[in-house]
Amino acid sequence: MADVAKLAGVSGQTVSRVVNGNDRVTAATRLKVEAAMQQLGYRANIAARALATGRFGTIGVVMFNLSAVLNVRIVEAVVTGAQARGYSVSVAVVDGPTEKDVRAAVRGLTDRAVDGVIVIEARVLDTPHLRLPEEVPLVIADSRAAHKHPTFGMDEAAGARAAVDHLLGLGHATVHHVAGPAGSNPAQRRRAAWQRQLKRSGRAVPPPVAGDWSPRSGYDAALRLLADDGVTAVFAANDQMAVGVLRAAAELGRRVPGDLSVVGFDDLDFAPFLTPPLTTVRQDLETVGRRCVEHLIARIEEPRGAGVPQPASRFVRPELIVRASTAPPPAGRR
Amino acid sequence: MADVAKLAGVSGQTVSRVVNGNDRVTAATRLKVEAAMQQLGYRANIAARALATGRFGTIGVVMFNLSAVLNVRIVEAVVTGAQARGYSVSVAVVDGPTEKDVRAAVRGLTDRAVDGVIVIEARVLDTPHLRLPEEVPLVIADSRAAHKHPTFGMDEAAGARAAVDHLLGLGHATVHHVAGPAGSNPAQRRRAAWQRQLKRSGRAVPPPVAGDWSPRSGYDAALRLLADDGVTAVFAANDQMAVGVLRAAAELGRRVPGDLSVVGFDDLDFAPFLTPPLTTVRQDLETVGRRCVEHLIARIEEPRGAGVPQPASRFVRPELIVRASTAPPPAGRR
DNA sequence: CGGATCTATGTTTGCGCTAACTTAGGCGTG
DNA sequence: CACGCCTAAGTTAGCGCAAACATAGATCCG
Repeated sequence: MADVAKLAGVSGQTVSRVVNGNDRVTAATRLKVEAAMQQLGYRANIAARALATGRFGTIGVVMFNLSAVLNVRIVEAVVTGAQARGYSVSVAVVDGPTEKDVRAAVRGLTDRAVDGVIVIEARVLDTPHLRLPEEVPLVIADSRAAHKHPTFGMDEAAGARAAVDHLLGLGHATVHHVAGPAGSNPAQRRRAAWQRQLKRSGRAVPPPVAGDWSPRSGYDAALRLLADDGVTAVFAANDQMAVGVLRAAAELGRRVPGDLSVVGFDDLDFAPFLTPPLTTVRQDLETVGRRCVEHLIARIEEPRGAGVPQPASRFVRPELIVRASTAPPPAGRR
Repeated sequence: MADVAKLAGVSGQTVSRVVNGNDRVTAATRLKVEAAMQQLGYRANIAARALATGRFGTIGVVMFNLSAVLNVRIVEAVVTGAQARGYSVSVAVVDGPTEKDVRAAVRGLTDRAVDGVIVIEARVLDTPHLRLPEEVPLVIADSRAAHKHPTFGMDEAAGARAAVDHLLGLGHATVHHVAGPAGSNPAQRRRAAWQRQLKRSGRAVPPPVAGDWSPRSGYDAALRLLADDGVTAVFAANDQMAVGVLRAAAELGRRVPGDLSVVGFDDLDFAPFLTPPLTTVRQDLETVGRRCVEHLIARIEEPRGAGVPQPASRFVRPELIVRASTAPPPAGRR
């Protein structure tokens, strides 16, 4: 920077002003400085700036497991949004599902230099009400509001209700559920909503079978479920497990949707092209991610919290996409 | 840090030594300092450290599109590996496929404070031989070696050859190809290897139909392809498009594998549970990611390049997984 | 047992930048 | 025309840490 200043015949402070844009600098000086920067290939040292300002221009994302499609889509939206606002994104993956692990990850990130943190809380923690360091603004991407921190997510209960209502509306006596893993928040919520909706409709609540999100687990679960001839409708907690359910049905000679209706969750891109095309609940994770960053950056840049508009809604409504995998139950059943 | 030093009754430098581990400090002083740090809740300011040392403890990942399954798996391996070595990871997503865009992203990242960069080069660039800033070590995750920079990837040609050989071995006269988008490197390579292998085997090379990796595009491509009754074997450039192919076959009343054999690429987790289970080429992206980080970190910590062992192999061999979607052609055809 | 050698610690300095203050000149107003 | 006020620039002083050098005491050896 000193070199640039000398070459341009100005003080270092003026260079700094030019670099940071909007200060009061004459057009003429600005041009001189810019020419000098160009000529010398000057690039600001961000560590020095961070040291002087205490800001880093980076936001951190904490998550369990990057490869869950769900999470990635949020992360991608976060990265895109952050980049658009001039922030970079640091990603941390947490091992265990304890609050301690999450807290450590957040600390690691703040130690590391971030101005704010987004936690994608996909796992059920040992402590139900996550309490995290508050050195920097923090936003949680999750599907419930029971946090101390601002939270954005999907209204997964609404999605599960829509799935159940759709199947009951077709005339099925009840709906069986292939649940996600017990340790997963979305899984818990989808399961709870399924159960509540059945009860509310006065139907029997069959015991759910839990999988682990993988197609294989959906397959295994369905083999058990379909041992009972009376099962006519299955709601799988995600599309991947639904694939397994379809496969099991095929192997057992149950025709979908003739003998069995199947509903998934997520609307992954292959859902319309399965055999048969899958009725499922579409999730708009991009919006969730976008809202998280926007809110976070607003908080970062307006630390008092004033001027940070409350978003219209913290929970995005999913949408039921009806395809060929659902139909009325076979004649003779209800 | 000064406070810690005062409380522990030592100099700041000694605190620094304790924080950075391995220097020569008496066990007694170390304990005193650690107690003081604990008591004061001291946490090093990473910006100051970076300013003093010129190192950041961060590596950057540049990619087109985070949501491609392929890339995510690499990124996840990179993040995990980096974390294990005490580095954090900054992610940048590039818009366009020009070398300029990539270079800008790398610059942005290095401006931003990274000690090294991994570029996941999934797109075909305008300039075939990527030339990037060399301010920091840089590793490319790609499937060819034609770079100025160290490169790790899959031997995708071997995968495509295996797919073709498998189908020809079953007795198919030739193999049709649903290719990935022209702008994609892996797509190009899979297509080229498919074509070469057919030629080498003295078979006709039917014109490939290009998709865009999505199940929908595979479906569309297959509809066109299967208009010709003579098509008995299709090699799709990824599993998602293979899903679309299976769907199209079902709609057209072609039985798989009775009338038509289908091979995919990637072995995504749903592949064994499609109807029928999909023969495909398994990719070990985790190993690719791991090798990238390991090599990069070695370079970062040993800048002279000495002592950085050349990896056993820069290209991981994929594996053909044979499942029920492939069989000999219907009787009467070849 | 004295000098060389080592070890644990302290001191000084500067990494590159920006916040906060200061200065110098230009302008308008009464 | 004198005064204050505004604007564009310069000056000063750290931000918190680690590298490099300095020092004092301990250890070793012939």
